[in-house]
Amino acid sequence: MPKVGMEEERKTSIIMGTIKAIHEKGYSATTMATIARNAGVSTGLPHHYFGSKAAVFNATMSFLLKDLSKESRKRLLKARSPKERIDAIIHTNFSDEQFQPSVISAWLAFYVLARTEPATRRLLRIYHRRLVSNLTVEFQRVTDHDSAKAAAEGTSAMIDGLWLQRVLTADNPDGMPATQLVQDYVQKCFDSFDTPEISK
Amino acid sequence: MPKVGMEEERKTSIIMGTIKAIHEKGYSATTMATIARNAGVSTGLPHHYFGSKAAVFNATMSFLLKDLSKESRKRLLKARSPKERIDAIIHTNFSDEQFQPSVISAWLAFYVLARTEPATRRLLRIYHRRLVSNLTVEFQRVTDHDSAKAAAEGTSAMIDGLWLQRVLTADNPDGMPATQLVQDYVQKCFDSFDTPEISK
Amino acid sequence: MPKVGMEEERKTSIIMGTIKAIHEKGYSATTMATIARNAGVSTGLPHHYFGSKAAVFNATMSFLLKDLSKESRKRLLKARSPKERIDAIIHTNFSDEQFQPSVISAWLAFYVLARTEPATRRLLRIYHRRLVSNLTVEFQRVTDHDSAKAAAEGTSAMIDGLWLQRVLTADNPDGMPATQLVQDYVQKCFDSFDTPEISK
Amino acid sequence: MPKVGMEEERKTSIIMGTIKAIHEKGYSATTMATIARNAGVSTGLPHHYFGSKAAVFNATMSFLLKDLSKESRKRLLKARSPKERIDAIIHTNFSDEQFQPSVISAWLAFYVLARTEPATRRLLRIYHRRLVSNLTVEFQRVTDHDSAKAAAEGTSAMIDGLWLQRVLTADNPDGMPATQLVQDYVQKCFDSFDTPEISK
DNA sequence: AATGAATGAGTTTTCATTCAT
DNA sequence: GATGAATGAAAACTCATTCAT
Repeated sequence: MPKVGMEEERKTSIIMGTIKAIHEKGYSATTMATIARNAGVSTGLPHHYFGSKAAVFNATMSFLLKDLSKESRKRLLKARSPKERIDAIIHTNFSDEQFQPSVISAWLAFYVLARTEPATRRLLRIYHRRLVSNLTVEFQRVTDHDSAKAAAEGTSAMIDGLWLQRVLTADNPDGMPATQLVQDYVQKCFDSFDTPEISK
Repeated sequence: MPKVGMEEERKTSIIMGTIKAIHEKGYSATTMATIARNAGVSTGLPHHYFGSKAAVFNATMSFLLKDLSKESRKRLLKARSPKERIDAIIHTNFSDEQFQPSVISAWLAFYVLARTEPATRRLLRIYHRRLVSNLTVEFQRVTDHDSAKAAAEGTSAMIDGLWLQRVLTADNPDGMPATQLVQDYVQKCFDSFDTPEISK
Repeated sequence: MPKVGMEEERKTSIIMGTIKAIHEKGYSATTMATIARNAGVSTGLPHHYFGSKAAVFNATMSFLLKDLSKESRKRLLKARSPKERIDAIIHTNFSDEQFQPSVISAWLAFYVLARTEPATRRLLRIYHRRLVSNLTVEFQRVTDHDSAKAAAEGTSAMIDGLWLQRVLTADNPDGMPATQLVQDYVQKCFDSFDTPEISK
Repeated sequence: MPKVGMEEERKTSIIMGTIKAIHEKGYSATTMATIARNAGVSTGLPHHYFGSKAAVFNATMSFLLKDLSKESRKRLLKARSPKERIDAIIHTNFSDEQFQPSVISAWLAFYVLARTEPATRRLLRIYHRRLVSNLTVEFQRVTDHDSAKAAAEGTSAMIDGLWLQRVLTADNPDGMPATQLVQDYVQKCFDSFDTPEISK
């Protein structure tokens, strides 16, 4: 029952099916058949469109990265100060859209995949470098380059760590909200920029 | 505490073979045959000793957790103040022993596995809770419970995030040293405990 | 005798596409999609016209057989003696038209197919019997039936053998020209008809 | 139910299973499962031993080539004159062992495969060159090099052609025996060496 | 009539697990 | 105990065939 002009929609269904499968079965138990079933298409279609299982995963990661960038860009448009822009980046990472179990599962799987798949590694590195660089730019408006870079790296590390922990604490509601934890850190950084450094 | 004997030595070889395999091939490409080859034993032996592939992975994770605990305990013995004890915990996580590519690969793989394997999830949660709780105890000596808890969660998140990023930046030596980044954060927390809070 | 029209042209394209595909990919790697691509038509068309993959191959073989017959008939028209007629048959089989790599690949594939496909087998047998019978008729003009039959079978075997070897020696130009080898054999047969048989 | 030291026997079973499968189903309908079933082993074993389907076919062809060489060498030992040695070669090719349907099917399949598989092509070329060279050596004892080479090429072509035709005529007993046809040709060649050449 | 997207049965290949030795 | 050959179920992938457009 073929329909023309459905290609993009089908591809998106397959990507969604992949995210769902990674979440429910785990990355290494995710089969092309599961992906197809989740997407409501035939077994052969993911292959037909993407060529291989690896390509399906790559497309899925690209999709998530694009999604994240899109949301980030949207939020940054409304931000007026360095502080607000950093806040926008933080909120993007913890928005309901991004900080949900299935998306986290997929991201984590891709970090693991990055260890052995150069293509995945490359994409994630680009993303990570851009995140740190965006944060550095904002911090640099109120301090020197080195302090800004350190703050940016700390912020990005904390964001990533909270994502990682979410795997274990998805159902544990008595933890400090992730956003607030990172915002506190950022505030501390801003405070320290103003203060003559004594420590260290 | 291992019984001395051939059996324990063999089991340890198999665990080491598993870590090596996860690092080199990636978790989902790790086969029993690869593990056995890495360990220098016959194909059937991992199964013979552990009963199943899942059990081999569980044993490997337990091994890594025990290793980390052992090192942590050793370092804590020499620490004399809260600050020193927190430092000991941080240094344990970034010691040459722990913060090496193959160990990181394995840990990360287990985080992914935790999403779908209750046994893995349980072990990692226990470890994570103990880490946060240990940190909280130390922070609490100089501030109230809530601030201590937040600082502990932030510290643990930053440690985890730096581990995660290491997957992408193993060969990127111009980043801020992980230890210093976390120590800076801890210092900022200590500073903020002394200061009447104005921000936020 | 083709009806003129779009349909016949398309069918011929598909047959040409099949020959090309067999030559380039090998018989068992020839897919309907490759055939269609070679023919410059849509994936569904070969099926639409011929009904099945097997039917495409059958049509291709019929085409090659007809082509060979047509060329043979044309050359025989100009031949005036038994010797010339045998020569005409030989030259047909080694003409540039027939003795080219892609045609040889296809013929060979059909011989293999003949082992298991009764329809292919039947067609090839008819062709082979007619070749031997045509040769026998000519030889019989100068000798008895048995000697003629033997000479005809020898000639046809040598032609087939040279075709088969061409698969291995397409790029090996220092071999004896195929035509001459067969003509020598035919000459030897003619010579032996004249001589009182002593040998054997 | 593993048994040690069975490797060679198992490999031979698999090769026999391959020959049987090619004969019964045809080359392109030969599946690893059919081969395994024919050999009386599990589906996975052909892979376990040979690594891929292509490797199974290569091993099968090597086996057939070795078999032919072995028989040829055995027969050549007993031959005392050039004529006898040529006869030995001819009889090897048409012995009951070699000239049987399943072996012919396999050989033919390999000629087809040779068009696209360089490894197969190389093996067949070596075999073919050796055959021609062996025949040339014998003919050269009674004539000049060029005539000897032509006779050798003619002989080998006729042998190959009779093999090819056998595909169509396996059940057709009223044809001239293959051996006699080739022997006649060889005799004619010998005769022509003695006679001052007039023809051509 | 012609297209080419979609299907799903069938194939190769992988690998945890078993078990005779 | 230890081995590693053998199994066979399950996976990735292919492709003839179908059919809405």
